[in-house]
Amino acid sequence: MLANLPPNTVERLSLYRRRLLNFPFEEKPFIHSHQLAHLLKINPAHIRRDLMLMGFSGDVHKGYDIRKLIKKIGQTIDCVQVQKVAFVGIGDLGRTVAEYFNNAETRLKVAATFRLTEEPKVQFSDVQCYNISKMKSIIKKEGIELIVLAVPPSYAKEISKTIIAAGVKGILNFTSVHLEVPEHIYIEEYDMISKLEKLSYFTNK
Amino acid sequence: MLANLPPNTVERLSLYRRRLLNFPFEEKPFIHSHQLAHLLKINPAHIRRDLMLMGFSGDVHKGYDIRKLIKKIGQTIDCVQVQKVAFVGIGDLGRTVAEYFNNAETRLKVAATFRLTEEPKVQFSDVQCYNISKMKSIIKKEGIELIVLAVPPSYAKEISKTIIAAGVKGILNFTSVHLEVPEHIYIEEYDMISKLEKLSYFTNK
DNA sequence: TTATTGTTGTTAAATAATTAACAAATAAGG
DNA sequence: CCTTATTTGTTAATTATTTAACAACAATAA
Repeated sequence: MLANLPPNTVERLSLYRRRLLNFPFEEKPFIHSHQLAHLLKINPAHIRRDLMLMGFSGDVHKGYDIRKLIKKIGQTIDCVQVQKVAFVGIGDLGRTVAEYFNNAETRLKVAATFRLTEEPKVQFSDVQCYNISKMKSIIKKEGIELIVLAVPPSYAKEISKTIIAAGVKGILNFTSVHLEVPEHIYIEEYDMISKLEKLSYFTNK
Repeated sequence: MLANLPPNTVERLSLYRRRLLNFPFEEKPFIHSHQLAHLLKINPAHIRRDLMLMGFSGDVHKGYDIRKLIKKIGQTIDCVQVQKVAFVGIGDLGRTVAEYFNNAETRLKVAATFRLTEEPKVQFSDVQCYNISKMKSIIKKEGIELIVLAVPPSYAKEISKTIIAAGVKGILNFTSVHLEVPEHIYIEEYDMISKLEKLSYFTNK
């Protein structure tokens, strides 16, 4: 857990790791900055710089040792303890995310999903789905620290209060509602409406 | 449709409009930069600067005429023709977005959703849900130009090919797969896994 | 042995985004 | 009529992010 990396670097490190886990490093244990850059469609300088910020070094000729790099990224961006995530109202979209976290050797685990509708059902293997009324107690019981919130706007404020009261540390907010959160809670906004309008703007120029 | 606005400005203009449509401008027809800034939790200078870039002026004392501002944002970021969006595999999360676009006086409309699973069902009022096998023909028939793609990773590549072949202009990509798209197609990436790992990193510092 | 080649690590330059600063303008209150 | 208080519009300063540039190095081939 290295401190003070730029937000964008942290996001990219996560991308590097994911791409590399999917790379046949048994056969090809090394990769060059420009190769990885090509896979991710970014600038090679980006990669070299990001890895430098982590204090990771490669071989001038062989490139980067993929296995070591994956490990280093883990040491840099993963927290020490396992950190639990819950999806609130996100439906099936969370499935892929859950599969990745719960299988890969990352420290994030999807511990629960919550639904607004009455009948709770088991959504996918391992991950229990609960009715939203149970949310507060489950968050506390399981020690869930991160929430992906994707409920309809009219519910967002009320539900976010419960989430905050339950003591989470961070929220990834998909609702278009601006939430009132205390200083110590980290919130990352994602607004699909504004992203789509942006997309529309730039496809029409 | 004003050209050459910075991407972040376009995204914020969309946010301003949405927030203002929700503001009681019948009673209070004017708003100051710092008031809107407070509602959105951003810096007032941001707002003044963004509106300046649009060429929009307010009254030194009364502030900005909300009705005119909403209209101006529309003239600036909306395309002339109605542009149609489709959700592919996104489940319920699209509902809110669809409701907003199809009710508000924006030029974006959600025209269809596609599901991987067999039985197609009508997801929400107006918006027809189809099986994915019909995708190509519906995209063409309806003239859909924008796609929100949120299928499991193993399907992403194949489906994206079909989407591109059907002639769309832009893709909002929720899958964690990097898609090969030709130059002329605008792609906006959204990767929940990297966002969550970022959230985890910054809640642990 | 000695050039040639290609890649890293790192600093510097360029670009983009955010925030600060303040002149100009004008309502309101004495 | 003058002063005070605000807020806009705009430019400048700051900060963040991306990209370029290149020295240092070592493998390879001449």
